[in-house]
Amino acid sequence: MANVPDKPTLDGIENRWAAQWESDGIYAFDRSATREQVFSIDTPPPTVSGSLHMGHVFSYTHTDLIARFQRMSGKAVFYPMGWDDNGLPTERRVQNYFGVRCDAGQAYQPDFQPPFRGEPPKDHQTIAISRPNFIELCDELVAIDEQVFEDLYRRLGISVDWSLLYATIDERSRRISQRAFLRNLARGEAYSQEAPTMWDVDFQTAVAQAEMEDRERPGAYHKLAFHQLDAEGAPTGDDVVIDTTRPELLAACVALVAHPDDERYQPLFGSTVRTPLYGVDVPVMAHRLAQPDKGTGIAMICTFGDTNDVTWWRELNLPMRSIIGRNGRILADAPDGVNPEMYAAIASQTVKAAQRTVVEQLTESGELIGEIRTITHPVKFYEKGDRPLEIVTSRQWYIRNGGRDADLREALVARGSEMTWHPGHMRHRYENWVEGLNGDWLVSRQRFFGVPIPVWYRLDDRGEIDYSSPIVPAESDLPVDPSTDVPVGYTADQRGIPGGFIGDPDIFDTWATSSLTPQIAACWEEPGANLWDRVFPMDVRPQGHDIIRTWLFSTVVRSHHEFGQAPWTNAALSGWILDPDRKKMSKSKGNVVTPIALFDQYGTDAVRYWAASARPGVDTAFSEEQMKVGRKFANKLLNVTRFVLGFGDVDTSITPTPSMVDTWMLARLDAVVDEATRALAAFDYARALERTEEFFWWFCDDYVELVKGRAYEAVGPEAAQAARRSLLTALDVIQRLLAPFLPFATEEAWSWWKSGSIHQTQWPTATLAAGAGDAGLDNHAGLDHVCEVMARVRRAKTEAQTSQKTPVTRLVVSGPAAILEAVRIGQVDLTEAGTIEVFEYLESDTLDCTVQL
RNA sequence: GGGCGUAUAGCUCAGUUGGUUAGAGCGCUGCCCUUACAAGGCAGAUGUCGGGGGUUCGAGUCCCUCUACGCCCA
Repeated sequence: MANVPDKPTLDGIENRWAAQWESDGIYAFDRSATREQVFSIDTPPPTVSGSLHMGHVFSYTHTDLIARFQRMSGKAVFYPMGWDDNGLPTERRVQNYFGVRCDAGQAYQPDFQPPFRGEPPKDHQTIAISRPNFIELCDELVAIDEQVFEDLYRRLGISVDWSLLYATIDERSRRISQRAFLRNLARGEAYSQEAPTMWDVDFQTAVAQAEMEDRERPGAYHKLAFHQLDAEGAPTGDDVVIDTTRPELLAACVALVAHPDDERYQPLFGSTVRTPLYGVDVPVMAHRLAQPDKGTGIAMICTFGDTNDVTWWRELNLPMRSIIGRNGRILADAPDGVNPEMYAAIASQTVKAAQRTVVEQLTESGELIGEIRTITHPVKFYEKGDRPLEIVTSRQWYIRNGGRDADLREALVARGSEMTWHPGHMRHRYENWVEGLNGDWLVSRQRFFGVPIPVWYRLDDRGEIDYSSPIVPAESDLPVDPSTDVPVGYTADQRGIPGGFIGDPDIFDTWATSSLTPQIAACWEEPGANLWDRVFPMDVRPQGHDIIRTWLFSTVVRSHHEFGQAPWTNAALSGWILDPDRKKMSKSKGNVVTPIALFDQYGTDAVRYWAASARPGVDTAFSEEQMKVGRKFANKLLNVTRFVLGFGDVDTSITPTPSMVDTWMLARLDAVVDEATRALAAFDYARALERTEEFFWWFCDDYVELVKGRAYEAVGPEAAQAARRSLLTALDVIQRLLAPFLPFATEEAWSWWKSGSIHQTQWPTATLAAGAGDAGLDNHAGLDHVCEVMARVRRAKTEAQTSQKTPVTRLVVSGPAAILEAVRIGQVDLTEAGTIEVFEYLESDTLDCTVQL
């Protein structure tokens, strides 16, 4: 039966088996399976415009381990793959790769060729191209990037069904994304609103709360004198001094605010003060968010300097006095009531320049008090941006996420509790985020490469946009692009003219589509797909813990709105990869390692072994040492397989007398099977590997050495058959236990003696030592005593600096009767393993051996 | 400032409801070409379990506190 190569090797097995699996459809999802028979995975779609890194290998291996275990446990595994390719990262990469930038005002050029394809020279001035041309280039580059990623994942040997592949920008994704949005809209879960919005000046787009981050930046406190007024509005001659880090926003000041309990300012509450320079009269108000210990304890409220300003504006019902435009410059015209002559000095200046101008003006007028004090303080940035965010007022689309609604917030927290988190403490991250939200989810972006927001607006007789009742397409017409498609009931020539219509120019935030990966992968509401009811809600969402607040949360929001349930029953959060100095690996730190070279050097199984050794959710050091061990491990598996199979077929004509040593080993293996099964069922792949591996090394080092002589018929054919049978039994189980971890090496070894793929066989069950009775099951510790004697014999030979083949002329084993009894059971095997000529026993208190060479 | 996590051998990590003398692999040292494996095998040395305090007959494990590091949030 066995067909073992003379010289087993790991070289080249990846390509061979990957091709075989693909052609045999080993990982194809069974579309006839019912929900109870399915294990479904909401695979993270990697951003293909990013670089390949170990993080991909790391976390996808963890998921694959679970997938392979579930498949062997009899489940039809729904394991799709997807690419996340829309959004800003791709736009950026297209700009840098082709030397272009998108300008919606440009006309489409049918035969456009970009100036470069890769590496434009540094002094190249990007050229402006139309949105359709830009999107064509995005599609072109994405196709290339996707291929690179696919090669990596195929090489990694993850057991996805590649026929389920999707991309978050493909037609199905656009259709599902728009369909989901239209349903949110119909139910009132999506709405558009003119509101203060975090705005990235460089990217010219609105940014959601989840995409913001604080960065420590230098700043400076400026003390400004506001002039107190009496009840008639005449100056009293007294000043109120406020501290601000943004004096350039003075013209946008609408009020002063202090804490209601602050005794210094209580007399001023309700009074009016006049702003320096511009002479605007503003009220002094009280609000709990004012910090008495910050600066002078009284602050100016502007339109809008930071998120507190927005809160104050909303809660104190203040007017708006905007001075910053979307280009990051001061608006040309002064707001009503602001002294236009003073304002003219800053008009159209950048924020930075305006600050210098205002400081000069204040110095001149004597309204800047004391020294400017430099500080370091947190400033809000778009996570991908380089300039501080400004707050501008604009019309945007939102999806309700509990940020403005306590009932919804509680419901979403409860959804989080419906799923099991791995590791459990990650649930706190989710709850903290949901409970800390202060606004709904802003989903519109003023960008280009993404899913268009599928609505049009009517234009009234004067050409003004009517936002109150957007025109929506029929679901059967999706996907649509409102910038080119025409709504039902209109003609193309009515676009943009009074009485006609206009398309929404924006696209969805990338998370607005990514939050629908269960829907996209499982073809929600897609005719003829026949998948949805078999796989949803899914069994597990694997992902990094850094995107709990974005991807995980947004998916829960969409599922809650659409289906009234959590999208998965388990959320598995993977840890970070750290470099050997325990720093997080990242491109900016320059410490990333590319996976392909490691696959070449150590073999895929070895790299997977390293990943599989990491506890779920725990940050893990990148370690080539671990990969070397993995290589050894896989090699060992091939070699021990070769050894065991080298005895040929089991002779069924002989009924062997079972040896208790064999039974003990099988009982021990039973315990390993049991523990590995429980661990994998609970997503703890690392524990399963650890226990299996521990057994495996012990099996090779001790058990195999112990029974080798017997298997070679040193004590007769019957005893040999017993040893060979237990070796084969153990090998069969070991290979299957290791199949998820070393998919290539186990498949290789399996193929030498079995037909079919190991990845489609049954996961082992702990019944190997069944029928052995209590002596075998409860007392396999007896095997430790046998192994201890073997170790002592080996030690004696090592200490004598002689070969392990050297005969022992006389061995005296002393110890308590119970131990001696166990050793007697192993005496036959010990005699062979240690080449022992005279074997004697002596009762004593503790185990000891006298070894005469 | 708030939340979560981590700290055990030179390195990477196990250590389950508290229970004998705290383990594994790598690395290191020595020996052995042994009929599965020299990219191998056998053996050996290596610890203030981050510090301090507490509970307990008993603490790496539970509680408090401090320190360092990491991540998330403000």
